[in-house]
Amino acid sequence: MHRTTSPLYKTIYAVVSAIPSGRVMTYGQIGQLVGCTARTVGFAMAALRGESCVPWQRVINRQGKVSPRTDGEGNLLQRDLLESEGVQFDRDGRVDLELCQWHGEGEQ
DNA sequence: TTGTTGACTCTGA
DNA sequence: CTCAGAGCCAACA
Repeated sequence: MHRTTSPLYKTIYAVVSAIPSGRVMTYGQIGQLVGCTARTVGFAMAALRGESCVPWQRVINRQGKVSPRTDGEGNLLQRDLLESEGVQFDRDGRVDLELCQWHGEGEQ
């Protein structure tokens, strides 16, 4: 945590940390919650670099697929972590948003 | 202060 | 349904 101390970043991390196990959220959804665009959310996730306790693996794109990180193997690790949490992946590595997307604390 | 870059999303074909 | 191009916001140099 060094460049992730911005108030907006902190808000994004708080929302991501609120995602329960076995559920996922999209960049656009989080962006709407914090008041910014999906690009900013993705930027905040990139700033984590695995140095934080934020469950970044539960954040995926609108297509229900993991984004191809600059690291390369990060998306594979993300899929493995989500499968461990009970998230079902499609043959193409896609997640059923209708089944796993989290709508809020009152949804489960 | 301006320009570039990035884990995205939308619209059109 | 999939593929491709343009737009948007925030951080960094």
